[in-house]
Amino acid sequence: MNKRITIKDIAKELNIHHSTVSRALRNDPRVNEKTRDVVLAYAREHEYQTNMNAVQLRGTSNNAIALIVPNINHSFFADVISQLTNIAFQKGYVISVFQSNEKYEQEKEIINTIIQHNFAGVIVSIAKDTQKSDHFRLLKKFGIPLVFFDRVCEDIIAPKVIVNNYDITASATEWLIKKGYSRIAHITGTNIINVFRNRDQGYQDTLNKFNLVYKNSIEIKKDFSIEIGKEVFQKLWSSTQRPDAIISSSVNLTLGILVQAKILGVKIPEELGLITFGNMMTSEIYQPQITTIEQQETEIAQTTFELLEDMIANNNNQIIVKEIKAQLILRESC
Amino acid sequence: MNKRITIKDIAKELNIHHSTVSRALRNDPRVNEKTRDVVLAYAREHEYQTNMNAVQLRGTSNNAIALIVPNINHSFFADVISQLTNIAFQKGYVISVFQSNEKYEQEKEIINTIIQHNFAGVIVSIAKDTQKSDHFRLLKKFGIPLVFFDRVCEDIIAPKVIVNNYDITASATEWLIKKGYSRIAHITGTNIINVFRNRDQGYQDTLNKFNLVYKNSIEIKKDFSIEIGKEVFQKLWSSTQRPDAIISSSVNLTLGILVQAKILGVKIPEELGLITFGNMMTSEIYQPQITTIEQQETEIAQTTFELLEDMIANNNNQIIVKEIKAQLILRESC
DNA sequence: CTGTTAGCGCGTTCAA
DNA sequence: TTGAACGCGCTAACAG
Repeated sequence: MNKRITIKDIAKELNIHHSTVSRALRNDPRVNEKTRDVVLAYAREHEYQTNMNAVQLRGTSNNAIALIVPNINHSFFADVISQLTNIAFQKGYVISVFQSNEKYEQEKEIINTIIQHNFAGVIVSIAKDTQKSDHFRLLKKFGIPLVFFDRVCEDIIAPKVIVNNYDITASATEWLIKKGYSRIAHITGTNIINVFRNRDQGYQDTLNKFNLVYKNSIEIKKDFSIEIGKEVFQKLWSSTQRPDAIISSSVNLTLGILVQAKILGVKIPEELGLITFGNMMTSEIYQPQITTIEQQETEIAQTTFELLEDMIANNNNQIIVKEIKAQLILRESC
Repeated sequence: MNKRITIKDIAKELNIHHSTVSRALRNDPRVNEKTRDVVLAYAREHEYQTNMNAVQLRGTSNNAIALIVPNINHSFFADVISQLTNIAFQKGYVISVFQSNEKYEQEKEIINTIIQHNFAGVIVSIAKDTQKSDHFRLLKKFGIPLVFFDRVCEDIIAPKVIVNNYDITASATEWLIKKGYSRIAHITGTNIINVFRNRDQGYQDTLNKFNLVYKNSIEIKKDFSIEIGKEVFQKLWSSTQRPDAIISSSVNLTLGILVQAKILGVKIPEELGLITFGNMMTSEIYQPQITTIEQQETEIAQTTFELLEDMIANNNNQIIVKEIKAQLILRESC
């Protein structure tokens, strides 16, 4: 392991001043072509690499963006992360991914780290747990641009990219009603999060609009899992509140429902209509094929990044809220 | 947006020297208790945050670790990333995730970024495309600890965490043979990568051991996808080389196989035995339930992190290769 | 076109 | 127990 080579090392070796080296490396026009070539050749030869800590310390620039999500290994977030990472890379940015594990405390610590490392900007989808917003406010205080996507923080003024959860859930509910289902249950996440609250509102308003009396919003506070899906459906089916259709907020819950429905011999779509959020790419394998509400991960990533980039580049601080439309993909399950 | 507060600001305000502030903030014992309390109170009050760029510039320390994977939105990697992020966070490290998109060029650029930002260590699972190792060598030259997991670089001396791909594929093959299958095909990835090469070797050696003549290794060079799985199975089933069993290297391929098999009316396990790598958590829903080879993501993450941590902390440079045992989970598909 | 100087924020001497 | 001075690697302002 050799010691890291610096501009001063190069300067000393070439008998020029290190500021000249600095200029040459950054293609500053005010430097002799020959000198520049010599410097660049030497740098390449000795594998010189800029020390970004020094550059950033001077406050000149920073191309690192932080991304905070509740869970990395959740298909929706994994897709968005993947897309964002590519877009960012292509534009010369680097993305660091952080995982809050749905915990406010972790989110807070992550924010501190981000401030300490002077990231150029932050993209966040908040934890279930997060009800305070002081940590996001801190970010703003330090002048670090902030953009939310999907799960947003309501009481912070910042650009947000959201999904039309209210409308799409209303559409899904309406579709079920028109198909003749009348006892529709909604299995979803905590009402604290905008995403789930809006979905539920869309569901409830539509029931009211069509004067349906059966109303059953089941709020899952734990992590969405196949197990939970099974349990919930078991309870639901054996209760007096048995539904004839379900809208599920997560693929995992849906898989649990499917497993348990199979065990109980429940026929879909005859006895139970089913619509789920999420891409069931494998839907062809299930019988019946499941009707899904699909979110546009690529578009979400693209829009989110553009908003942040705009803030970083132009110091723009408009309070834009962009809505990305999810799509109801009709299949056999209802 | 207020300007960032520094130790000098605190010093000026409190009429003491900034070096005293620095000591107080780090709980250096050689500072008056009262002075320290005043400093800490002021710092908290004004939300002082260390500038890590300055700290790192001095070469003192760095708690940021870089992680490079081919794809973030691939369940195996997503799981490992998630685990690693948690372990790291818990131990006071921060993980930045980078995605090579299976491209050598991107991997190389990422490595440069990592060097420039002076990360404390790097964890890598290499791209399919990567056949050179100069960029990893560069990392070593800069004294940045490096650990590989799963997909490793063969001609670099570094700690590696691998899966027993040879043995487990041999076991799977043997199992199929003992179940009476004799025309076993192997659908897997490019032979360039250790993972797929070893699997194929285990497959081939076992066929030889049992003197089976049918041998059919199908090397998928594109991304594993459901579509590709469908295509491959369609070709395979309609060819003269029709197998009576398949070992698949990826869940996506397997899903494609299942879809196409259903379309063609192929009966599993009667007409076709099937074993796949990957966790099919939803296996209960498929009929029949699929026999899987499951990798221990948690153990892989844990071991990988420990190796890296050891290198960072103790400047340890032993060339350890740890093998994590995958498990064959027998179900109905063979 | 090139060199000099200063300073980003911090921690670590060495001196008092 | 505290202060003064220095330097990490780099860029920018100024001077030549």
